[in-house]
Amino acid sequence: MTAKDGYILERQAGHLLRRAHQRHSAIFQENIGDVQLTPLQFAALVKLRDLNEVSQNHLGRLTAMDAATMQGVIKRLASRGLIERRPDPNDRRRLILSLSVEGRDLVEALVNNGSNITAQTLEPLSAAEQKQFLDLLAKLAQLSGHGE
Amino acid sequence: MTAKDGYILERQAGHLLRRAHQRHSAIFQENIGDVQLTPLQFAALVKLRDLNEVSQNHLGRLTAMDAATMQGVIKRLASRGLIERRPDPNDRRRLILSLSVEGRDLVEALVNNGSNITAQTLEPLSAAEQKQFLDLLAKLAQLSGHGE
DNA sequence: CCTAGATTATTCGTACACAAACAAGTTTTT
DNA sequence: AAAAACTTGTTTGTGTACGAATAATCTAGG
Repeated sequence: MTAKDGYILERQAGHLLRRAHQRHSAIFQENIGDVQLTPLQFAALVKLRDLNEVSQNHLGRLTAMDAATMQGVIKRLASRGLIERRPDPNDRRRLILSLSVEGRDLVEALVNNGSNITAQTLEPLSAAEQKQFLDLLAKLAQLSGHGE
Repeated sequence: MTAKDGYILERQAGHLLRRAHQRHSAIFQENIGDVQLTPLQFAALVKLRDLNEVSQNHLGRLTAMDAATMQGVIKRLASRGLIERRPDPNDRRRLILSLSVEGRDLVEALVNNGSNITAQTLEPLSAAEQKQFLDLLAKLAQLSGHGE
């Protein structure tokens, strides 16, 4: 209608990404289980399960958290006894992280919830659309190149 | 390969949404201009330009920020003189927000940057893919129903 | 009219998110 | 081996994000 229509908030990729992410976070929180776990905490636990042992910074790169954020996430997980930390004998700057027994049990118990959360997040789309969307989203997040 | 492949972080919608949003935020920050403005601050300014006057909570709903978040965003914008706040004479709970002259000038000067940011965010996709993606994303964010 | 219920804005507490600066340790260069 | 450059983890500071609690106000039902 007017010149204002040149920039419409609701059509900007950033705004839509933010809202979609918001909706996902709400779904995550409702469905992850009784244990209070945030998406980032769960991501860290899952990656640790896959790799057994990694340094803190390395885990941060794998889960797309910067060093400062990772520090807080790990501190909270460790204080709950889900993660163990020990110094790397080969590099005294490094902290080697691994799951505790409780942490491992928790991840195994919760991966199904994780899959449900993804399914619920994508539920507004048909099966074909879901595949399309995830492909495009991966391109947009630029995860095509460096396998992370 | 192993049972671990049942849940792969990199294939979860939430993780991809988070990373895409991260990438967008970085693009935003680099391209919004010399003035330090965050995506939320810009969103609030743009909506205020479109509407002239709204209450704080209402603006929050339009930009998808909860009341507590909105409060902080508005406080920072007001302290920079970009927004004016006055009580609503018809409802003494409400704060009516509007752009100051500087705020209005700033928005007009920056909307082009906003469009560039969206373009750059979508740049990994072809034109057809961009349209597809935005349609699917809008569905996913569930903005189809209530025109927000 | 008047009380029960809703709405508005604020505050508090927890958890990302990331830039910047730092100390300690490691690697690379010369 | 000493200097320069980089990496790891921590801290600080600012800005989202949102649940929960609160005070002030408004609205609806009885």
